[in-house]
Amino acid sequence: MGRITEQKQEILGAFKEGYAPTAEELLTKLRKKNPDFSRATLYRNLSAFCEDGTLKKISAPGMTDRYELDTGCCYHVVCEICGKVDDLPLGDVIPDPEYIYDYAITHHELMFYGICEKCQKDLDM
Amino acid sequence: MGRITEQKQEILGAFKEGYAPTAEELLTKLRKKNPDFSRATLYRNLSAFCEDGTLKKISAPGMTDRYELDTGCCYHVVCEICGKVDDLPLGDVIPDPEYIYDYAITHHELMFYGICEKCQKDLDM
DNA sequence: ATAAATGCAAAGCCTTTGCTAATCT
DNA sequence: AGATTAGCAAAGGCTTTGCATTTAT
Repeated sequence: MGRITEQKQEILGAFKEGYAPTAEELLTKLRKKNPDFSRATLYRNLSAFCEDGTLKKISAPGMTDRYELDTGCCYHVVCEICGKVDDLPLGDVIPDPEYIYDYAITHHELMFYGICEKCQKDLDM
Repeated sequence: MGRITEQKQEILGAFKEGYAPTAEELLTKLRKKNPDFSRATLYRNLSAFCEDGTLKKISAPGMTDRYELDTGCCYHVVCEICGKVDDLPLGDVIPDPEYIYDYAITHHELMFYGICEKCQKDLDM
């Protein structure tokens, strides 16, 4: 995936601890070491890492997007107040739970991603 | 939920046909009848309708938020190219499908929403 | 050497907010 | 009349882009 730069290494390094951060949270962290760390560089690399499968972007209504190392896990719990996100191993996925870990669960959403018929046709042309 | 205005009725009316639209798609449609329909009014009412459970906001990485009448359904298929969204009745939910309706499925995500332990404690104070 | 990545600042997209005028009860 | 809602325009949050400079290979 292109050249290995100090910035890329620092970005990935910032994921080793802690919860799925927002871009701004990452930037704050990265600028403690390197005050000139560019916001553009961060966003460009986050996008690239998401494209190559290193990171995964997590979106939910009303919250800023968050990023996590892509472990392949597609089950998550998110706090609607602070935005904290935890991965959820398959074995922990039960329908209509009241609690997961320490989260008081309010609702859930299952989303399938794909390509609709019309867009499939458009791609073939 | 407050007064019934023409604008609110027009907004809900715009949902009777078609797929979960973005705010901008709705505005275009609403302005065909009423060219002065205000963007602010649209957004304020969309938020209010989401709060009172009339509408549901759908978010996914890389796409503008979309809105649909809240049928209580929490399973969806979304086209990663054009953003088209379909509800998915419970009976149609199968693990790792190749196709759903006419969508070629690429992946899926299950998200539980709740309140984490720390935020629960903060609320109690 | 040269292609790629960075930093900076400006632009962009989507959404919210402040304020005045209009509207419902 | 009084409170709510609409419209307008400006501001805001988050992300992307253009361009000159630096850096990895």
